[in-house]
Amino acid sequence: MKISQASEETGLSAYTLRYYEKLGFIEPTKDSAGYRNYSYDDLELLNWIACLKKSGMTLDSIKRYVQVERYSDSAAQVELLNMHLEKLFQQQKDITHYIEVTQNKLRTLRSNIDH
Amino acid sequence: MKISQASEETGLSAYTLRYYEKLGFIEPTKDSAGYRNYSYDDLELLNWIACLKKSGMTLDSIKRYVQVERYSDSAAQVELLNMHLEKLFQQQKDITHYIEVTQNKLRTLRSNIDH
DNA sequence: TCTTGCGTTAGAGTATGCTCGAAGGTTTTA
DNA sequence: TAAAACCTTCGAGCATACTCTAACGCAAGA
Repeated sequence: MKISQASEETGLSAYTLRYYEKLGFIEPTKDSAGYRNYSYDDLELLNWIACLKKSGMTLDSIKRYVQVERYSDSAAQVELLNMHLEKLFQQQKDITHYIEVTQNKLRTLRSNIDH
Repeated sequence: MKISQASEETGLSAYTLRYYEKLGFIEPTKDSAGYRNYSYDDLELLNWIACLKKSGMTLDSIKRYVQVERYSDSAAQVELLNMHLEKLFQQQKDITHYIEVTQNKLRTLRSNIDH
């Protein structure tokens, strides 16, 4: 599929798709006119990258991940994903804490308004 | 207290403290030599800002928050904090989802390695 | 066929949030 | 008292992650 449809399917802009290609994340084939052709594998990888991205992984780390995936180094993949998982658990803990702090702040404010 | 101590207490660099001042978040007094003097109120606000920051609030949103705090507009503060709380709950949900996705990916990888 | 629209590239520009360098004044400490 | 340590300002520089512009080629519909 062409870039505009790939953009729609992944929620990433066409600019971003080309940018990610420049970073080496994907290598869509090109048709005779030079137009990019995205495969379903490309889409799957892009969606996974978007997921890693949204959960706070930097493009630099994603690059490392994509590289080990390309070399089919499953052990290295597992290691990177475990590290990522650790970070996600930490984030979960942090957010729970921030929710508590915010709720406390809100309680204090509300009692100031009420009295 | 002087900037280096304020930096240590808040975990924000002296550069960042001056930057936040430029953005209007704080206005420490200056001594006869022109040195900044941070009060405990300043520190409290900075720690709260750091908390908002770490939970994903942009400096622009923090600015709005600081402004309504300065005008002692408690109702507006409550509204902003409620919006922030909503975002935190959404983040919590998202992260839980990302953890599941990552764990699935890990399971698939592990079974590839084992068999 | 011609217009409209989508695609291409290279490179520049933008937004956010710091981070640093230079040149100088002040304070502390040996 | 002199050197080291710390402070000041202003503006420039940097890292990340896009986002857009210009100038062009190709494609599909009226």
